[in-house]
This record gives sequence, C-alpha cells and structure tokens, in this order.
Amino acid sequence: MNLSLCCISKSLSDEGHRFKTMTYTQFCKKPQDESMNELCARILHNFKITHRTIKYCQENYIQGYRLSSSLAPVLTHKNVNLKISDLPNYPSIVQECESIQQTLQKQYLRISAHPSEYITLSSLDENCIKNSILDLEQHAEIFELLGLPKSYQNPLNIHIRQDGDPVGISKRVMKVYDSLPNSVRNRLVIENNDNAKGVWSIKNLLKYFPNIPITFDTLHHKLLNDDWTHDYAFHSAADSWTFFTPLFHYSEGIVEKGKETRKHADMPTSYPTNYNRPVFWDVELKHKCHAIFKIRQLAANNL
DNA sequence: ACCAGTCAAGGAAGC
DNA sequence: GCTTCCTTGACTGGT
Repeated sequence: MNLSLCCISKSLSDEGHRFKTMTYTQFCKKPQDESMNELCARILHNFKITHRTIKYCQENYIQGYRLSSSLAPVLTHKNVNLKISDLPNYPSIVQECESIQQTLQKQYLRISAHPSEYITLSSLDENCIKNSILDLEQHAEIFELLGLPKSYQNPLNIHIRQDGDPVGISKRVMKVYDSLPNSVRNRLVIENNDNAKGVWSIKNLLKYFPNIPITFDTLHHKLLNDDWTHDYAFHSAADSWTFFTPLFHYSEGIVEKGKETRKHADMPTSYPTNYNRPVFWDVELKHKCHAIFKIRQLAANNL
C-alpha cells in the first residue's frame, strides 16, 4: 500500500521541527525591510523543514509527501505579489531545493500539493480568480524548483468550491483552466466535495470535467455519494488518471451522535481498499505519521 | 511556560 | 440579506 504524508510529521513537530509562518497583518506592522528579512528567513526555514520531513518519510518507508501549502506565506497577497525568485535570499532557497532533489534521487517519493481550500476557479469575482491563479502559480514555482515533471505524477489538487448549476460552473472553470500556464494545468487535478446541497460528487466531476483526473476522497464520498457506491466511484475516478497512478485521499470523520462528521479524526479505525489497483493514498488524519503507521498495522493484521 | 485570542481565504449555511 | 462558520497550525501578547 502506497501511503503519503500530509505536510507535517507529528513526530518531527513534537520534537520542535515546525514550519514558520507570517500573516499579512504582521508583515505590515513593522518597517518593510525588517519584515522582508524576517519573511525570507522563515521561508528558507520552511524549505529546510520540508527537506527534513522528506527524509523522515524515506527513513520510515512512506512513499509520498504532500507539500505544505504555506511554505511561502504573504508573497501571494495581492498587495505584495512576489515570486519566490524575487526574494533576496533566492540563491539560498535554490540551494536548499537542489539539496532536496539530491535526496529525492536516492529514494523515490511521490511529491504532491493541495493548494488552499479557498482557491476558486469558478468565481464571478475576477479578483478571486486572479488570487487563485497566483496561488497555483506559486505552487508550480516550487514544483519547478524541486525539478518535478509537469505531469499528474506530481499533482496539484483543488476543489470546485462553488455549488449550483454544474453546467455554468464547469464552463467558467474550463475557461480559466485553458488560460493556465502549463506548469499548473499539466498537474491540476480535481477532488470531490461534500457540501450538504453540493453538486461536486465523483459522478458530476467525471461528467463535467471529463479530461481531468479526479481525486477520490473517501470521507467526502461517504457524505455526498450521489448514489454511487464506494467501489464504483473508486474505479471510475481511478480510470480518469489514465496511465498515471491515482493519488487519492483517505480519511475518517469524528463520530458525533452516532453520525460520522466531516471533521477529520486523529487516528484511523480502518484502512483504504485498493481493489488490487495501484493507488497512492494521502492520509488526512490529524495524527499524521502515527495514523500512517496505524493503517499499516491494521492492514497487516487483516492479511 | 502557558493560554487564549488572532490570522487568511471566499463561499456555504444558518438565522 | 446579513452574520457566522468553516479550517489549520503557528504567531502574538498577556499572565
């Protein structure tokens, strides 16, 4: 079973290896020089934490890693609008990324990313679209820095945030999609969602986005299955990846009043089913690496 | 050292 | 139609 760690290793985090961040509000509170120096230092630090986490995955035979979506905060804010390559310490960041590439060459790890939940390519507000594209482009810039191919082997996964008429929404999304740079478009995949009155089930994603790989998320599907069984949705989504190995999401919801909610649980009680197909699973459980180890154990016990 | 409040996004959902 | 919620982990400032 190919399992993938999402952003953070809880073990490393507990040892004090944590990402650093900065909000736009904080950035504005101090003189620009001072804030920029601090921001650059934090971003470089984040690449080093990423490198450390990648090594952790390799040491523990974890086959995939989802990059944090806040490696380089503030830069994509509309009033800042900087690329990583604009930073004064860019050479140091490049150096760290080259070092990460060397690490990746020693032992394969499938790298992916899940840009912000707030990305929307269907918005009627042009500024929202613009901000979303900036965010996606920054992710692509990081993938390029890591020397990753522009393909679904290293996917950028997003949701269709907006619910309503799927015809109009998909039309708007595809118009933006066609304008995206190759570095984003060639990696972009779409995940099912689970809003109570939502339309973006696996069934509808496949129907309205027939040429884009669809990410099957087990928990979202439980909450919005649109009359498709788990195995039918799994196989249909897997087929959409054609000759790439699908990267799916596995999670379990906290049970409240006898009902499974969309809130992610800390640890698994079960494990994902592959139906004998090759699949990678991002493990979206809060205890991160510990959840991965538990899934392995549960699966091994049932062999 | 610890704790509660803050931060960011844009659409959903509730009143 | 307006307000609150969602989500996350780290930052911030007060004790």
